[in-house]
Amino acid sequence: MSQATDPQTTRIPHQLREMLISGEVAPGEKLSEQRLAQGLGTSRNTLREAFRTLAAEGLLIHHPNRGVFVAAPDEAAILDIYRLRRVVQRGAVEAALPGHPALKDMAECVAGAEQARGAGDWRGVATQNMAYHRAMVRLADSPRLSACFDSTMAEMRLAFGQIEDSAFLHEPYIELNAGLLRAILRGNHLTALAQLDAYLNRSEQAILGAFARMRSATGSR
Amino acid sequence: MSQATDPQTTRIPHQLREMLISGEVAPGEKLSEQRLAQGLGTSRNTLREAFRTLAAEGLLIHHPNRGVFVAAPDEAAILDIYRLRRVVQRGAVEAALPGHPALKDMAECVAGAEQARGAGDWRGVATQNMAYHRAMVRLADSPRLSACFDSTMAEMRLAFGQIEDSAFLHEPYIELNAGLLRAILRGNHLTALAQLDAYLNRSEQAILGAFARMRSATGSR
DNA sequence: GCATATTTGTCCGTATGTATA
DNA sequence: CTATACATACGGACAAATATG
Repeated sequence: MSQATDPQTTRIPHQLREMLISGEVAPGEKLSEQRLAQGLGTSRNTLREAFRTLAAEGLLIHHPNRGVFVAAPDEAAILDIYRLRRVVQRGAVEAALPGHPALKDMAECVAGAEQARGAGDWRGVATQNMAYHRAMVRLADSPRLSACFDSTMAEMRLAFGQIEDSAFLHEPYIELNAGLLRAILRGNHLTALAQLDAYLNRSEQAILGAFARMRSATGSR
Repeated sequence: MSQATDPQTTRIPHQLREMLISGEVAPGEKLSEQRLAQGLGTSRNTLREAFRTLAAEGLLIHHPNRGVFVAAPDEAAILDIYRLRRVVQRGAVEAALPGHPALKDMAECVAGAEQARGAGDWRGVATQNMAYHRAMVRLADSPRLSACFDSTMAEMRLAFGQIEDSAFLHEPYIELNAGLLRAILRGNHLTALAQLDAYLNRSEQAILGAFARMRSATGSR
């Protein structure tokens, strides 16, 4: 039963968020109030409230008098997101304390990613990778910092939604993540920070490259 | 008419935000939909949309079926906010580049704070102090990081709203801020980081102390 | 514990303004 | 430029939940 009695006021935003991060609606797509409200079985007013929540999280863009659109992060957004990641994740690694529960979560994500790789499930690898880094930020023990990072990573998903999730985009990071975790567990912060930097640089470069290829293929704009 | 064409969709949240950070409504206070909508000259539906925006920013707390309340940060929130500040502001200082426009903004805030002190305007000192630190984060050149930090600082204002703004709570930081800025301008990152740490520790301690005194005076809860 | 009053949650109808074909 | 579609904004209505006595 869990939250079957949950008011739509909280259920609809949640449902919408799932649609966004699962890629059920495409980045850049316009969301019609009338149609979506009908599809979700709710009223336009309730849906508009949900729109405001998601817009404040950066997942939707609100153009006054024109409607709301699914956010479509561009190259500038990617650069910005990685600037934020460098600051936040570096801080998390430096704050890491032995025995922190998030370390176990990270280990499980590494295992989960390896298993998904074995099954050829690259989408699953990407999901585990996201979860790994969110767990890393939890090392800082700050709900607000985690909330900020989580919504940033949700935006990253929208970026991935615009490029095809091929293997090369995720495969190399499984081992990098594992090595980074080992360094943290050993308490070797210097090595961990170096590995984190290497990860962020490679990951950023790979995404920007995929973007550039996409642009040249489908045309600018 | 300036912004008479501004839709309420953007005007009402803005107006509400001003009411919150100016202390026009007290932290913890319940906001009645009916009364507030009438007071703002808008409808309940439009106001509810604004509530969602502010709630996503952390300034309002939404209790389903009970209403929305002005956020009232407690000691745990203060600890969390300072954990976030240590991570974010440290990252900003490390990213600081010579000639960055935010450095000029910081200098203006220091001057403004000194002027406000001369006028005995401690509220003004607090405002300049907030602006100084927000400018510092802009050194990182990340709109998303700045947005995260800005909403965190808005929450800080609500915390200040619960304790009296006496001089000792702001006066010592004018000189600390000035010294920190000088260290950054000299490019002496090590000193700057040490000064930042000193500032954050003293500031956190002062606020927690004020909270403890308030609790013992008015009783817990 | 119960009955009542208040408030939130949810939806509809509609009038108006804005953008786009 | 006209026309159409859609977002904006409002007020009213009722159900559901909560607070009050």
